[in-house]
Formats: sequence, structure tokens, C-alpha cells
Amino acid sequence: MTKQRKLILAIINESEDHLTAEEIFIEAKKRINSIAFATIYNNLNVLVAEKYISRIKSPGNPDHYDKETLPHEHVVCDFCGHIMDVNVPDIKEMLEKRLKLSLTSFSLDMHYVCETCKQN
Amino acid sequence: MTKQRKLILAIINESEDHLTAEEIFIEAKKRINSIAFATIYNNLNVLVAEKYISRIKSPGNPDHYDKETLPHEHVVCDFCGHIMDVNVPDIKEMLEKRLKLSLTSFSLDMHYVCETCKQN
DNA sequence: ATTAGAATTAGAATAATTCTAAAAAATGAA
DNA sequence: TTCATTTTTTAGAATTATTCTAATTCTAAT
Repeated sequence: MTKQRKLILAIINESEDHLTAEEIFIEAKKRINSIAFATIYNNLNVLVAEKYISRIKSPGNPDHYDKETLPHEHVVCDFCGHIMDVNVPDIKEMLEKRLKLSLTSFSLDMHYVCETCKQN
Repeated sequence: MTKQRKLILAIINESEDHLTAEEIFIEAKKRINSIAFATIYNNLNVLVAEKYISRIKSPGNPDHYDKETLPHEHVVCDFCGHIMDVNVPDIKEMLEKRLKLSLTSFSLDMHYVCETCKQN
């Protein structure tokens, strides 16, 4: 594993948030100034493919990256954009049962208003 | 309602498929050759906002537009990209109940292999 | 030390969509 | 109807996230 890839993985693992490619780039550049944006994308793709990390897609927004690879879902705050991890067990099975067909994949994009924003 | 907007709505209502902005543009250009792509997007946004049609989002793919505005879901074939309408009643309530929080919106992106593609 | 393959860099390319400014059309009051 | 105001359309530039490309640089094994 190259030092760039190691760094990118470390940044994701050390963050409490779900960072975007750009946020990872800014952070990585502090430690390897010569690093290119394409290297970030390239390595994020590799790390997702090898299941070191997972990708969170929310239409209209850039992808976010998550150190957690076990199946779980996310809810996005409409105001501050913060992403919270949540668990909805057996959702795929439930969907397949109700649809009477088997899914190759699915993704759920849920929005809410977080506690902090609800008060403002 | 302008003739452009009327035409765009008619194209969507007369189609059995879930067209993309580009497909609508190509079709519209046959009837009003001077029509601009921006007019398509502009009117799609208006028609969605006014609930004449609905927008189907699937990350990585262009948005598709649907004449059906009552709540329902879609499954996308991984091979041919065809979009099938499906019904999963009370899914929002079910999610909210399991999450113990209320959602402002959600969207489900489900993929499968359609019958035609399964045979190939 | 050599070399083949992998990874990185930098910047161009892409694709979907939005923005902008000017022109045209529609609306509505006088 | 006529004029003014507002809305819509047009055309093309701009934007944004991401991927691609080609040249260069590493890396690791001989």
C-alpha cells in the first residue's frame, strides 16, 4: 500500500465525520503537499472496491466516505447537511419480500432535521 | 401555460417510459425545432414543483421523469436500465417507526435484473 | 542495477445541470 | 388596441463532481 493510499485511509478512519473527496484532499494536502486530486479519487475507488471503506451517495451532493463497511443506513440533515448513521435491520429482505423480486442492490437516501437545527 | 410547457408535459404523459431530459428534448425538437435544452430543464423543474410530474433520481444516471405523481417506487434493471414502477406501501412510516425519528423526505434506489435481461 | 508493472501527477475531458443576459412572448390595465 | 410589465425562452457560458489520459515517477523483484 502506497503512502498516499495509507494516508487517505488514515484520514477517513480518524475522522468522526463522513468526509467528501474534497475534504479528504484538503486534509491530505497538509501532509503530502504534492498529492493530486485524481489520486484521491483513484484511491477512494480502490478502497471502496476492496471494502476498506464505503461510499455514501446522496443525489445532488458529492459522495461522502465512511470508515464503517458493515451494512447500515444514513440520514442527512436538510439544514446543516450532517450525516448520521442509523440501523434499519433486514431492510433489503423486507423490500424483496414486499416486491416479490430479488434486488441486486439498493440505496436509501433519507433526510431529516437534526436536533441542533430543530432548535434554530 | 406556454406551448413549450404544454408540449413537454404531453410528451411525458404520452410516453410509457420514464424519459430523461435529453430524450424529452429530442422528442420536443421534432415538434418545435427552435426549442432550447434550457427550456426543457426549466419546465421540468416547474412541472415537478407544481406536481404535474415527478422526478426519479438514481445516482450516476441522469434524472428520469414520470407522469405518475402518486407515491410509488422504482426498480432499475442493471443491464438495460429500464425502470419499472413498483409499490411498497407505507414504506416511509415503516422507516420512521424503526428509526424513531421523522423524515422530511426519502428516496429509494433499487436495482435488479429484469426478466428479459435474465434470459440473456 | 535493471526493468516491468503499478501508482501518481497535472490537467484536459466529460456529463448533467444551472445560470445569465438578451430577445421574444404573454398578460393585463388603460 | 396599445403600451408597459412580467414571464418565458433562447443560446451559450459556467459549474460541479468525477473520470480519463498521458507522461512521469515509484516500487519491488530479479
